[in-house]
Amino acid sequence: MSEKKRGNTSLQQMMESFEEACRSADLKLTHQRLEIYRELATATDHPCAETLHRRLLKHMPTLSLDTVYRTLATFAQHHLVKKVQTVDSQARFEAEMSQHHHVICDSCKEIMDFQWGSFDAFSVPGDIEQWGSITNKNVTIHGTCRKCQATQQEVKQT
Amino acid sequence: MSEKKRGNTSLQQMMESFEEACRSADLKLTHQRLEIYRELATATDHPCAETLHRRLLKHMPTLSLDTVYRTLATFAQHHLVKKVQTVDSQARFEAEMSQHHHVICDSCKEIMDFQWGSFDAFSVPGDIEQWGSITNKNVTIHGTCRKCQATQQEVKQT
DNA sequence: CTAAATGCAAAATTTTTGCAGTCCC
DNA sequence: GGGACTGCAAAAATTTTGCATTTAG
Repeated sequence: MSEKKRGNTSLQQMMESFEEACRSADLKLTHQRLEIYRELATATDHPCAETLHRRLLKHMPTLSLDTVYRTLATFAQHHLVKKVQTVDSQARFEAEMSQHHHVICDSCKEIMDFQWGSFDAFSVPGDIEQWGSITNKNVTIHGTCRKCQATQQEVKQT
Repeated sequence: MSEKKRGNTSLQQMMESFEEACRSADLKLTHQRLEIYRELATATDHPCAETLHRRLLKHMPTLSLDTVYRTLATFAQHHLVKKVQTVDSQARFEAEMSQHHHVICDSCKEIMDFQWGSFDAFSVPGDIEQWGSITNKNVTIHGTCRKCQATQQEVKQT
């Protein structure tokens, strides 16, 4: 559990394909873009733009928040990162582009990835196939994580 | 197709159980609350707060936008309406509380409800059951609806 | 060298809040 | 009548934009 969890893909591999993708999309490989991408690829908590900015400021004191926003938007357009669907007002992001799903703790707002191959293999209802062309289907599970269950238990006992 | 699509539940039934729910939650049945709820219950397009406000202004010229926001937040807290997960910055809402899923057209942003009983009956992966307690699981399908496919086709031909 | 990207500041958008007056129960 | 709710206005929070300067290719 001490190692960074990144599926089968190492950070180095991600950086390499990121750089490759930027080159073929004619996106310049700036210091900011590399660092923003690296930070997001390293994160496992689906951070929002502000969180990323705060983290990056430690090593890049002049990085501006609007560059983070602009850069994430550019990345998302080019399918280098994904905006995560949430019910909260702040947008959150992830660098993991392979098919996966999310569990969200409604208490602490933590978002965790998970795989669900048997769902992925499932075909959608017939009327949906009529609707148009489908690019992806994803599951979001809502609930309360163990940690928060424990905390809420404590509160009750007070 | 000319009739309002509201599953098996008629608007009147929805209004009745809404009023009932407000009473038991000690929420006062104000004119604004009733109208906001009715407007949302009637809508099939998962409107955002501003859209609802714009529609309601026609018959309630003094209704303020902040009341719409406050009211929707209150309703959501009491599980009378649901905030819909989207990747866009504006929150969207629905009054339909029964288990269902969403197809979203990435082009026109239309959100459509659909049922998927066989998915609902599916049990989640084992590691997720370990994660905590689950309150619900929902599918979001992304793609392009027929209408937008047709439009994009036209554009190509120009 | 040149177009694209960045930082700064300012604006736009979306949502929330304080407070005085109004209305439901 | 009293506390909850609303409208107004103002603020907060989040995201976007214009422009001068810098940088990658």
